[in-house]
Amino acid sequence: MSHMPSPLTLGDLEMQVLEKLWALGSGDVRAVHAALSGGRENHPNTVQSALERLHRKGVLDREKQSHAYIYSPKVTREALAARLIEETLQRVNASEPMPTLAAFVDLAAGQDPRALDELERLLKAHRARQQER
Amino acid sequence: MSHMPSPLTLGDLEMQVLEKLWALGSGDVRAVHAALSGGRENHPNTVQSALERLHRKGVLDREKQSHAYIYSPKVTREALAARLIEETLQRVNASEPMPTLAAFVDLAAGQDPRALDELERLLKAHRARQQER
DNA sequence: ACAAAGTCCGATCGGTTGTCGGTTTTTAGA
DNA sequence: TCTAAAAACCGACAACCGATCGGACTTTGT
Repeated sequence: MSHMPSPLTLGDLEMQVLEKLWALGSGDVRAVHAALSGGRENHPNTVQSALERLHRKGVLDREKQSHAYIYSPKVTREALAARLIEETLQRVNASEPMPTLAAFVDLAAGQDPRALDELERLLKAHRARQQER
Repeated sequence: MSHMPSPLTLGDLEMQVLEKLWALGSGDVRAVHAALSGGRENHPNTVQSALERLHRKGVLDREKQSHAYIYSPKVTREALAARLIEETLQRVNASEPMPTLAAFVDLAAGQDPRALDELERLLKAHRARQQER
């Protein structure tokens, strides 16, 4: 049996850093640390470690400019979420994802009834896009 | 801001144990260990630890019968998956979950085009159920 | 009552994330 | 150009969690 690609797991700080980079578009350690220090006081080096790990995990791109790396997200928020959801489904061995989606729809609808309408709208949009091809 | 309920994380062994309990319906350490030992050679105590952790995490029920605990799943596979997906969405801060769901639907549709039909069917079923109340 | 079997508790190991000290490189000013 | 300040990078360390198992305890059957 072959090994699964190791699941993408992100720590709390890593998520917050990614969050800031989604907001900024790109930035070096200094910029991210500054953006982060609104609600959190941590050492710049701590931020740098998170950036480097995110880069190793393939979530961030980086490019050396003069002496510093400029980091930028390699994935959108939605793409990351979709990937994580996919991994979750594989993890629980949901070979038929649809019953699970149905369960999720139940759950989502319980929190916000309009979610159903929204989802249906998206479904139709997707169909329309598919028709065009 | 109030604390989030700590996210439900399950290790590999824990997932395999839960898998077997979904298949068996219920069982004690011995039964689960026996079911597992098809593909894996574990110490029974290792299995017992996983069962106890799953119980602490609220995923398993247990009931003492004579001297041993009989464990049984407290959640269905679909319910667990839905909960994990919900936590994933919260984690990536998808304040608007729907674009994310759309991204996922795209992904699912890519693998199986009929998924869209199926999802739509489930949506209508959910609506009908909601009407009845 | 005793032996055998199996469960439960506690400790240990490995891996991952968050944290930061020390070194190296770059930049700016005299 | 030389020097000092500042910032980034590398490596080590601490805390936490899951997986693993040894030893004590409880129960069952003869």
